[in-house]
Amino acid sequence: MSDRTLTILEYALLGLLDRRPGSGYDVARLFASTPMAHFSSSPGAIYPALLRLERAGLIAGRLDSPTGTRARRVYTLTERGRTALTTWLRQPVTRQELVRDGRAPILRFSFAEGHLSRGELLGYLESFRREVAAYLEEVGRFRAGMGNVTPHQHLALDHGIRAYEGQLTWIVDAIRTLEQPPASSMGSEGEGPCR
Amino acid sequence: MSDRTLTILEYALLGLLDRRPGSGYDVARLFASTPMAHFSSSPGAIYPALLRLERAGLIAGRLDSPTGTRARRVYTLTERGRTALTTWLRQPVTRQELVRDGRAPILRFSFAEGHLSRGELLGYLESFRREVAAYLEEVGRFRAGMGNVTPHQHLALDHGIRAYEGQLTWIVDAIRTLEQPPASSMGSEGEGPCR
DNA sequence: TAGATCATGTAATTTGTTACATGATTCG
DNA sequence: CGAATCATGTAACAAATTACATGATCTA
Repeated sequence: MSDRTLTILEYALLGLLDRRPGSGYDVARLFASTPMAHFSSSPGAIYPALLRLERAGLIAGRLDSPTGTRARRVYTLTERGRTALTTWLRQPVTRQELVRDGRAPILRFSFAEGHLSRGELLGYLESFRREVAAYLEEVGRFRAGMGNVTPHQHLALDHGIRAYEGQLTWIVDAIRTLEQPPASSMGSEGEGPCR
Repeated sequence: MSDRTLTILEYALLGLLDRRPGSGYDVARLFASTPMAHFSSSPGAIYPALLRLERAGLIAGRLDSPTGTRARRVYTLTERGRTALTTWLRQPVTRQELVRDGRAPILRFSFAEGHLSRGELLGYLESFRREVAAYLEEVGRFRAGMGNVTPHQHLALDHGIRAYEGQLTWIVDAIRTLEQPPASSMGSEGEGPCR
């Protein structure tokens, strides 16, 4: 029950545990040692979030004690958890999530493999591209309409513009990469002009 | 008293009110209508933060009621507030703030005008450049050391790399812009090869 | 005068942070 | 044996979100 929307951390946990079941400690190590470092690896954030997801019926923990080592609580997605994840993955990028804590769009992309078809993924990237382009246009208008403003302030604003332009070129590249036929699978993967 | 470090929102308020005194409503409008939109414009965030700053003695509110219009509480920085702001502005960029909520470095830059000398500002940008470059190198090593990983996962990682590369080119540009002598002020400003 | 906008706040709830606590197991 | 690492948690606190409440002033 209870269809409250999950936090970005909870979605991150869902996506990670979907790819590979693991313990809170596993996740903490991942957050501490990979480019997912913008998530806190502190136990005070992770364990309560795992408990919330378990109480919500989205993940299930089972005690795993390979003789000798200390017991770990390993979490796996439930059917409802997988549903919640794919439902989230299908949401197009919105202005709101682009501007307020822009991590969600790329987090969704990175978990999409295996859940979205190539068509869906391209549609998703298109929604991403559209939102970034629209926002850039708006900021461009803002910049043009700024009254008497110092070069310093222009420079500061340019930082944001550059950041979004960078996103845009990545998106366009990603679309191009995904649009080429996937070098027709089976057997010798890793070949082909895949970027 | 109480030297707890301020939140990023509180620093944003400090920087904004330093540039131009104003009310909570003014700030809310600014957050809602400019590229500072990653800050929440909700009254439940802004008014409590202003109260905290006032209780900490960093800003002072006075009732401003220009006959006719409704009274507004206009805040100005106190001496201690200015000190707190400039102290913060002088902090070099750290890995921690770059990775966890990367807004602080550029926020500091955008408030630095009038508080830091050109030399200090260049030093600050240099610390920014150094941190971004170091982090990029680390992510690059991570990317190179990833085992069997799908093209999709490479693509996702590239998003972050692009974002930091974008920051880096902005920083280098900004340094170059600031390094040229400031077209020697007085009188006809707005001229000169300033970018 | 009715509705929009100006303007300030509060209350309930949720979330995250920091710091602490605890105990098992491995390694030097 | 002692230190480091594995592993899971809790408690106190601070902060943000959403939603609500309130009233003044302006405009159609």
